[in-house]
Amino acid sequence: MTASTGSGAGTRPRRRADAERSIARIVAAARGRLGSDPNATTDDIAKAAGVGRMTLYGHFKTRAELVDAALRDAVQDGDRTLAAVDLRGDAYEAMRRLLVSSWALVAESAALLTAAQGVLPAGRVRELHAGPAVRVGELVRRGQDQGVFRTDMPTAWLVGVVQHILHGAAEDVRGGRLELPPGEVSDVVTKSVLAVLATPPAPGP
Amino acid sequence: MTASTGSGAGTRPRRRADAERSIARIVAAARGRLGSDPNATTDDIAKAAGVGRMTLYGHFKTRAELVDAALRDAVQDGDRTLAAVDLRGDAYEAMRRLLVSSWALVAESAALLTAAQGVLPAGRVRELHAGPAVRVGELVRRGQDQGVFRTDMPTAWLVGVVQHILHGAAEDVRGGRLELPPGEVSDVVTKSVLAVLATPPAPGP
DNA sequence: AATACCTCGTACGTTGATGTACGAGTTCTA
DNA sequence: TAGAACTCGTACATCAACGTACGAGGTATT
Repeated sequence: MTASTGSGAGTRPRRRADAERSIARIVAAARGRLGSDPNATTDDIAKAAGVGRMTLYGHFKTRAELVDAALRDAVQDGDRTLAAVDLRGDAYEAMRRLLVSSWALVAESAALLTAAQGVLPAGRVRELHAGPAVRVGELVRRGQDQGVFRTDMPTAWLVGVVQHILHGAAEDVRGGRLELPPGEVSDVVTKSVLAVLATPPAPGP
Repeated sequence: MTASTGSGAGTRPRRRADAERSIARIVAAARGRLGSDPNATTDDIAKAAGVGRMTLYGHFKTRAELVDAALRDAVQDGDRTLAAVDLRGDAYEAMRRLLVSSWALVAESAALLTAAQGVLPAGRVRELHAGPAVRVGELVRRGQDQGVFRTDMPTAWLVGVVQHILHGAAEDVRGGRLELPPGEVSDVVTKSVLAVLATPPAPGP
């Protein structure tokens, strides 16, 4: 949800209510279809939205623009989820909470990300991810200050690893490569991520 | 390198030497181009091979067939690399050796894998990876038996995580998202992977 | 040296998706 | 309720990549 379709938010002539509704449905459909197939066509998406292809093009000049809107929407949801998680206290436990509550969303948007990477300029994708990335980065850094997360690797890399494990797991699930009860996936993902982040026990050789 | 282009190896009418050479160049070029851009066209590849597009189609009926051959070639190289690594003794150290010596190859073939996933049937990709995957899987299992690798997650998942971290790092490098001296990448990747695999210190809550 | 094999250019047919044009009908909004 | 905004079908223009056809030359092999 969360339309806010204007490229440059703010001064907008005002849109009619039904248009607003159409846009919301299209964006939702785009998230859904692109989330299960990164190559979904505009036609697929329009059909899934229960809307004519022309209506879609009435609101999004190009396919790229649509993908951008879909990703923006998904990221916004993610950011909201992150904001709702209590990140205070022990960073280790905070990270666990964060992973548990964001796994589902990340999983269903993994393919969407792939789609975006293929269509949007590289910089744009980073830009859209900036919000959540900063939040995670801050938590990681705080964990490092607390001594519970390792400091022998750059923070940026650690954040990257978190993403890679999440994204990889999502792809595995989507491709049926992972034979694991869906509920447990969240578990192993969480454990794996925390294992990377945690301060190593013995003085590493 | 390593042509062996016949789909059904063995009884083949025999090919002329120059054809063999062309094929080798084409496969090498395919690995190169697809390794830096998963969407490289047959035209790109032919040009990179210093060969006419028609010559290419003379040897590979479809683009998919070419991608298959390229991936097969890369995997074969990988398998050879793995075979050359001494996997005896402490599994932890063996894994470190394995990661160090295979990182470069994995990195340069990451995009090729992506290309293959888009074009080849899902099962085919797994089939091609079977060789190396089994080798890594065996090492992981051996580490679990030795008590140095964790046993609270399925072996298959652990193998998957190894791949995800490697692949993710490769993508980061390719996209310039990772600002790290190339030499150090191998280091952090190795450390990260080993952190996931290692037996956790305290009894996990 | 004869022959079968290989190279490779040009040109064409095909497919699949993107995006545009037009226009008639419908539904908000004021 | 008048008019602007929106929907949406059909039809078409475009484009990029794939793959095929033909045929004139080279080059390995025997």
